[in-house]
Amino acid sequence: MYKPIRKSFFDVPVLELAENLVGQYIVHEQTEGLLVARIVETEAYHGPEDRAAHSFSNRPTKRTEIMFGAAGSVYTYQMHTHTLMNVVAGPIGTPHAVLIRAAEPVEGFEQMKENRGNKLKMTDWTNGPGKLSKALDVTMDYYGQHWTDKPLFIAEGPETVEIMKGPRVGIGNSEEAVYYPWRFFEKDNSYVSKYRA
DNA sequence: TCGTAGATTTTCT
DNA sequence: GAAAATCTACGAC
Repeated sequence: MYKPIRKSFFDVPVLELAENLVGQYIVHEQTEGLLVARIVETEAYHGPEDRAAHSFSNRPTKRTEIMFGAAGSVYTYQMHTHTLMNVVAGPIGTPHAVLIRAAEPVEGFEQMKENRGNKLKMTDWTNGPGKLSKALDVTMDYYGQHWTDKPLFIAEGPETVEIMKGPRVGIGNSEEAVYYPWRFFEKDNSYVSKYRA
């Protein structure tokens, strides 16, 4: 059985949290059954010092205000037609967050397959931020909830994994920030999104 | 298999 | 009106 992780798990610097999140489980309880995926890829967003973050040199807005909230809050964000999942980090008032980029399906295969479409390869279900939230059926409804609250929570994974790090992906013209090695992913896992530096 | 362009919606200027 | 922490289709090799 899956249990929400201890709250103090989120009470660390954002870079540390991003690294610690790799290997943990995302659990989504639904009436149809359990959806579980193991996180294999994350990216840290370092608020005011990070040109790529939504919160860079901006006051809180409707979109980003939850980033200034308590560590462990759920920050969902819509990009084009897709939803992205984030974990808020840092104490209240510091806009840090970790983007969950990819995960490996653990339970609820039938449900995920249905959410993503029957014809796709299994590795295409969750190997990207937008795909992942669609496979797990995560929507803006969870904006502002906490990652230890059901039905959507993070559970501690049983295994320790080998973690690699590298430059982030998909942030375009953010000048020097593009090269910060703030992306963490599990070594040799085929569910890590295919983009490489 | 790889690279490029278009999609489509919310938020901000 | 423009841009965005992306995905998918489609044409070239």
